[in-house]
Amino acid sequence: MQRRESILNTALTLFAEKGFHKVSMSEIAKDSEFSVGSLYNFFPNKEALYKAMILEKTGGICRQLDKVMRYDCDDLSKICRWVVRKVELYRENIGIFRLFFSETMGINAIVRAQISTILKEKQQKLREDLATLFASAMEKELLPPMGEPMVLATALDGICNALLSAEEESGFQNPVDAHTILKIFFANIPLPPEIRQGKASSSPRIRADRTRSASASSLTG
Amino acid sequence: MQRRESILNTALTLFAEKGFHKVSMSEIAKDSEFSVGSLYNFFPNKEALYKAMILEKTGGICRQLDKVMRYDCDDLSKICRWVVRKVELYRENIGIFRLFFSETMGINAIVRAQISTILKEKQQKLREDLATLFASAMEKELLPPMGEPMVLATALDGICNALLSAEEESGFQNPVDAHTILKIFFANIPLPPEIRQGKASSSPRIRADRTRSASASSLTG
Amino acid sequence: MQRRESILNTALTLFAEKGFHKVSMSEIAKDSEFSVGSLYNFFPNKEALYKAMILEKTGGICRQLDKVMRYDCDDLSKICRWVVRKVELYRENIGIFRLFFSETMGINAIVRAQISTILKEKQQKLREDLATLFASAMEKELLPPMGEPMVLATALDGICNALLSAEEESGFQNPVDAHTILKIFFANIPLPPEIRQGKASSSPRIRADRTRSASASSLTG
Amino acid sequence: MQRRESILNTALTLFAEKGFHKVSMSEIAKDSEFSVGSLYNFFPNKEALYKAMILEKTGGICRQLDKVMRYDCDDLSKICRWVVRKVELYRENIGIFRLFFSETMGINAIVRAQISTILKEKQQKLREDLATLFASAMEKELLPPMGEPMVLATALDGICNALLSAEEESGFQNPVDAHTILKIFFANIPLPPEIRQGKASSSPRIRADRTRSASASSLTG
DNA sequence: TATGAATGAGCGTTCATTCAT
DNA sequence: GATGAATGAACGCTCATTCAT
Repeated sequence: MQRRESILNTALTLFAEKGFHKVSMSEIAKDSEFSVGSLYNFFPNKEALYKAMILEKTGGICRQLDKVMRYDCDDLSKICRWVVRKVELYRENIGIFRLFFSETMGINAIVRAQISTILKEKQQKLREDLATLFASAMEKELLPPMGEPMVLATALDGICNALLSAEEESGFQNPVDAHTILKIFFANIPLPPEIRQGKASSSPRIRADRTRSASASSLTG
Repeated sequence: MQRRESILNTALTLFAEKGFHKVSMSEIAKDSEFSVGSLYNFFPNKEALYKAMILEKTGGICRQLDKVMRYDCDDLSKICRWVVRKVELYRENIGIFRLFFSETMGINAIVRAQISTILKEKQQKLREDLATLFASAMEKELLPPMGEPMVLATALDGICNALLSAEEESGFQNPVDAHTILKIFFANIPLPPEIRQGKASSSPRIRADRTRSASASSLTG
Repeated sequence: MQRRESILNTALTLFAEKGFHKVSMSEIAKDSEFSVGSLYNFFPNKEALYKAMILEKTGGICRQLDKVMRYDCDDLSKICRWVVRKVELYRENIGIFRLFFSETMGINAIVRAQISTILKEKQQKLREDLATLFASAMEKELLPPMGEPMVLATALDGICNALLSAEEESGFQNPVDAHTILKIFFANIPLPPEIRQGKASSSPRIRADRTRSASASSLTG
Repeated sequence: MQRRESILNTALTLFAEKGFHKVSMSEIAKDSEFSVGSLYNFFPNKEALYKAMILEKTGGICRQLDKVMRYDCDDLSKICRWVVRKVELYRENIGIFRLFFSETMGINAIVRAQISTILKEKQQKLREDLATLFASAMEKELLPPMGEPMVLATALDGICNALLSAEEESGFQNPVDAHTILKIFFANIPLPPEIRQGKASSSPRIRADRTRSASASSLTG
């Protein structure tokens, strides 16, 4: 339903701007051009609306990141592309990322709905996938033995989040990009050439890809 | 005043558990075994109470981390000790760290109060200090040129935060320790021996120390 | 809106009985058979409700008294009719008069609201209009030179207020009427015949009237 | 007890400035340089304090006005001196007069204490005394038959109150004095010479007085 | 006796939720 | 369905009153 989607978009904007408790249902109603009553036809209560919004919006992002796992390239490249994609997604979805951070890193803002738990599980799954890439890359000796895969995945994701969310306040000389992140994380480990040259985009550019299907490279959804 | 301190501790527990808006003054009063009125003898309003609590608690932590800057050792060692100390402080202050995260990473939970801004400035200052260590260490060639110092500081701090806050859910094989973090961050860059050997503590090694023994580093915390 | 009017009437009764600070919003809600929330749909806060009530109620009274100024009769008659009308209005609006007195004669019951100031200005205007009648009547020699017009107006209004508000407790032999007031105020100054004969009503005697009859003055009040 | 008197004076100042509900016990305590507890040693509660203050202060004023009744002069002179004295007392006690007005003319600001009733009785008594002067003066033909004595007394008192309390806002050309009031009230009735010449003071200046006793003329208490 | 910190009932106000239209 | 006025529980906060010291 488009109506539902429209409400969730309005809600995202407002919640990201002010936080759950400082946004009233009538405010969401007004901004989404529905009546208060209509909101309650779509969602049984305010927390359900918030939950639906945050789960659906983060769901989209997770699915995007998940696609990287199925790229047709080696595991180290996938790790790099994962970072590239994460940076892209952050830039396109700052609002939802801020909500995501406040739910996964901070306190449970909303007691009755266990949103934080669900979001932490999503994050956990994302990182587990990334960890399997690390495990596999180390096994295939694309990477030296760097440590426990889940720890590596968490650390890499943590660098991304820290650099991206600090960007605004910290006065970095250049905007944060995937290359910067990967150079720091992998120190003097040689990266795949397309990453090293700073030409990285999140979409795979592998010969086979082109011949196989055009749809596999369209990831902007 | 001990009464005041007692209120702040109760408030910390409650706020860390539920967040600002889900804790009522009468709840704080009940848990701290004061009356509502007494709370208002110590703090002019709820936000002031929250602000006092979060600023005093984070102030203590910042001061602890700040001490590392004045240790009598080389800059790379200071960076390592900084991480060691941060891990220790996190373990001793999980509640306040969670509040800190929700204020610095998420949306402003409290619109009127400038708490988030103040906390972001604190974090910024902490990271700037760490960045000066990176700058100095790279200049003295204790570290190879790794990138922009503030970016490095943010990344290292981000790894700490990510690993520490994920620890609970992520099922790491071992608890997160400074050594793990540093090994990941510095990859195959050689670290100071006491760090490399996993004997690291956050305590300073002062000059007199050298004459005594390297291993008997006084652990004054 | 009738609902609004109904709230204001309830509020008038309660405020006139107990004063601003001794009436709670929930009391007004209960007596007016609305919920507390509904009160806040009509008025942004308690003071706004009080202000709306007192300004609208006194506004009606002032407008009534103001009409006398435009009657088609000589200035001395207007002064007399003004008193007649004031007595009538007092009897119909004792509650609002009591609130009016407590705001204009006493201390400001409500510090934040500028209600007292507004009411004092209303009273001032009313008396200034009456003063112009005195000035004009003395100039036209309908009245001997009795003194400063504004002083006379204030004195006459003061007699009205004192006699009317004391009536209940003072055990006067007869209820206070305009004739009594005017006889005292104007002592042995001859008054217009319809006043002197105690047939006075507040209604204007318009030109057409004269051709019909002096006694059959149309009582449109 | 001087302590008690000091508290009442502070209370008068504060209550006259802000009204009963906007003055807190701790404010009275601070301004009177007592502790809150001490206030409760003198008065069982806030209303009792207010009641004691207003009754004692108005009591003093009433006693002053009452003395005029026993002056050694004719009844018309007494009426005139009464007005003279009232004007003097108003000027010396504006604060208490404002409270007096708000209690006698307006709504009962304080529900539990029946202060208004008591004050109205005081006012009633004052006016009854004045009424006896009118009755007597008319009987002795010092005054023409002007009307019911209590009505006359109320009217004269009402003129005093209205002119005095309006003085501040109304921009009269001259400050209100007894002579102005009496000239208005008695219109072209001849007044005693010392009043007519504007030399009036509240103290009696009658030959017999001087010879009888000095104390009868000292009314400044 | 004097103190003033502590108390907690009660207020003004908000806003998620309902339901008559 | 769609609406938005109406509801009332629950909050932050005040301050008259108490009582341990």
